[in-house]
Amino acid sequence: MKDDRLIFLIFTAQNRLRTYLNNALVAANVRVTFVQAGILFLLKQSNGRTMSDLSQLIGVDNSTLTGLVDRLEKVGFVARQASPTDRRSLLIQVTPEGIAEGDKAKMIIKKVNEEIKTGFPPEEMEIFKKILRSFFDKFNKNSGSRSEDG
Amino acid sequence: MKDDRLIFLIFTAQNRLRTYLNNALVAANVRVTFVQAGILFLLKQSNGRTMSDLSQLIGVDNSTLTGLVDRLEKVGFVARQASPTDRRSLLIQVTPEGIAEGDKAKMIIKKVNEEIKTGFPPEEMEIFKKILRSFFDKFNKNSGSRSEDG
DNA sequence: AACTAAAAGTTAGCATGCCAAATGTTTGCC
DNA sequence: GGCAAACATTTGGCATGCTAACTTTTAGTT
Repeated sequence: MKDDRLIFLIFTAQNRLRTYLNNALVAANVRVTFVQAGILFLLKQSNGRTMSDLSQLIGVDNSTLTGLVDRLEKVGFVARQASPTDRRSLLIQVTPEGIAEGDKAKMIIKKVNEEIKTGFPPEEMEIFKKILRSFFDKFNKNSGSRSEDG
Repeated sequence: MKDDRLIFLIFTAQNRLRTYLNNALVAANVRVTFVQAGILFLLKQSNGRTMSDLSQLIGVDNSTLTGLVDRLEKVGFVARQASPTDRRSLLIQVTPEGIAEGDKAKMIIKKVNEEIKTGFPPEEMEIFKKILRSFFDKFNKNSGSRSEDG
């Protein structure tokens, strides 16, 4: 009994977390979402990454990244630049405004990260993370029983 | 270091799980998604629930449920029925086809649930669930720093 | 009874996400 | 050099999810 609840638990917990986090960002007058902030962090770390690099690093489909970068570009936080070495690729450049906004977001995100941990000893958080990490092996794109019956 | 990764981990793990699960459902010719299946389960358990009841039970906003029920209704798995006692309310009725599809979905979902647990002792899974459950207190709609600076 | 507040649903607008298909470019092979 | 395969990105279609605004109905107050 109640075994079906595991997936439900994960879904619902993530929903709560996402809503809470994005509301906290809005309340702090941060103009990017959590996912957008992740892109800004990566670009601050190393500017001029390609779309493909970014989508792999944040773990979303290429097509999802297109929309994310569209929105960041529209508000002037990043810019697409043609790659000089590969005409298929675009190099995404973060702007100073983008970096500043990312820094603002980071403060909120750090705080929420701490909130998640409060009340649990480090060993338990390690177990929590370990189980989450196992999802990457168990549920990677090529495992599942995808279209094996035509 | 690496502290920002907790939220990222949760987001990405949930993305993997969701994609894997919905692909598995498609591969098994199940015509509902995981979330839709949740509605069918609840209605099988107790038919004729209201929209508000359902949205609270699956933990989504009322407006999200509207779309979910729209899609289930379009394929004939549920039907909206006027409430005899409250003209604001709708009673959602699951059809025999809806129940059958929910049962098909349940098999797949159960399997994926088991996959999540494989490799971890029950004590660790309990910790995992405990931490996820803490999100409901920590990140409930009315906590957060939502619009406190208007 | 009249007014107000609260509740049930829906709609519109936005942001993720995925997949499949399309376009353009590069690479590998002969 | 030419052709097929692979790669990078975008587009379109669909499904969640939320907030805010709106309609209708009910409940609570005076």
